Amino acid sequence: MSELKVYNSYSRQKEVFTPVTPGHVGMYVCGPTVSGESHLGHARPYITFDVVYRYLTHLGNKVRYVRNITDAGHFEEEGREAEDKISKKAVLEKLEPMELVQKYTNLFHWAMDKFNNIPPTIEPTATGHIVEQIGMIEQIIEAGYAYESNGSVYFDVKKYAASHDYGKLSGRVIEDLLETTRELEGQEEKRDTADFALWKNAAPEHIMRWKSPWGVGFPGWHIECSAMATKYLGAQFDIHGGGMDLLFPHHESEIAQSTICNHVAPVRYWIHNNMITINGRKMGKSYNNVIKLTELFSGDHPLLSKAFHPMVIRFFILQTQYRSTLDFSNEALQAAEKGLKRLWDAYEKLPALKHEGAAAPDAELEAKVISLVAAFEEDMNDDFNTAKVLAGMFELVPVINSISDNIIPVTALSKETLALLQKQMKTYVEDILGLKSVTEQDSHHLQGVMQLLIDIRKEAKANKDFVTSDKIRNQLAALGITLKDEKGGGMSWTVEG
RNA sequence: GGUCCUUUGGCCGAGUGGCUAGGCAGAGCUCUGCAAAAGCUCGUACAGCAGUUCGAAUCUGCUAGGGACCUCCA
Repeated sequence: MSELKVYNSYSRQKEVFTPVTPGHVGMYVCGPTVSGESHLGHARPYITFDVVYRYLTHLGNKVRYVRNITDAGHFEEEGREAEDKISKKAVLEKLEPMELVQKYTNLFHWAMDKFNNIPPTIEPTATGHIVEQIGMIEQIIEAGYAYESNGSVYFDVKKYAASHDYGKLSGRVIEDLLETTRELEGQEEKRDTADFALWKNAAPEHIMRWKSPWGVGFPGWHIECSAMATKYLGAQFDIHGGGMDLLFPHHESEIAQSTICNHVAPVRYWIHNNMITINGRKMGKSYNNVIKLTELFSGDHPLLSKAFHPMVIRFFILQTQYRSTLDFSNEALQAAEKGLKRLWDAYEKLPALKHEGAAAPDAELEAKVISLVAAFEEDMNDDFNTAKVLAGMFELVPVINSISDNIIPVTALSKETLALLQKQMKTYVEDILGLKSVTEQDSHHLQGVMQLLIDIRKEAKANKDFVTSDKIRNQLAALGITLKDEKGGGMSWTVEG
């Protein structure tokens, strides 16, 4: 049995994963900013870390999974307009800020549920932790690493960098950062352009505002994660995850803030997922190339030929290692859809396979199945390589189909190996990869009706009454129900999802 | 401009220096009343150039293309 290795963005190499407290894992993942609808790009981290969460749990850990909701609103373009993202939208849509936040939070939860993502164990909101954030800022000021300026508070990057490794996570050189000449409004409040805001003075038109020792304002972007992670996971915790685009400045700044407050590096393993691209370019609002999740599920988008089931998206994402970019196209999604169907069809045949006792094992097949099944864990342990796990499953698909169709007798496998195959497939397909059926659970009534039709068709076929048998199959097809004759004389059916 | 990453067959994508990735699409065959599935077989891909090595998609250098971050960003 191998050990779990994860790629740590901080050290830029794979490291054996050892939690601070054996048997317990603290994991923090940067959650959504609920000022708008989630798009395909947002789906990747939440599915990626859902699998991480599931796998760590599978390994026997008790995982505290914290994923925040950013509902406090940040700058659209910092300094330039000084507009609070959420409050601006609120005016446009004539909604209370919190009403807007609620709407998009609900929508986010709905999408997460569709993806079969397990909810985090704690989902704290930024607005619910203003007190903690203010407390942390006060600590940083006390320690001498932040200064007040015009009702705002900034982190003193230059001073921090003199004794700490600012820039290590994101591969940034501090001298370059300090030399940046970028001219932004509001910069004159800072001592250095590299300094970042811990607290911002709120202009009168800001709807979201809180009292603080420095006046009325709102927290800077980075402090919420530091405050909430510290509160729920402690000064030092195991995993911090998020998209690669958050490396700088977000996570770099988090390290600085937390280190000053807690006197210890906050995170042991930084895990970052890569981007989803579209025509080779990152999907993002600024590129105007986003496909919202609702559009994906409905097919209502110029780039989409049809609606795609959330499970297809999940499968599509898991077919790629999380640290690679994943290029989106309608064609790629269609391929994923067909692939998932092939995998799932075989998977569903598995429970019905029964071993009839007397074994005539095929040593070669036996060994193949055992090694393929064992590889699931090896591959997951190698930095959560779900792409390889799925490839291995696809190698098992012909074996499962052949046994099911009696091309290979079930006795070619030993009873134990068949049981192992059934058990491990279920564990990895459902519990770890979190896949589930694309079709709705059918009612007992429908199942009864279908059984009746199948019986009639079987009789017709036995009597060579192909008019009747074809009529049943064709009319069902018109209703979106596919009826298939199987090798052993049985019939199976699927409803078009 | 700075820093870093990347370039695999028609498409998507794994790849630990030597052994078939896998999926989709395509071709042929088998099974089948027909259909759909399913099974079997097939394409011998690693941006280019040079180097290291007995041997490189995998290591090094150069060239070219693409991308990310440096600003809100998953």
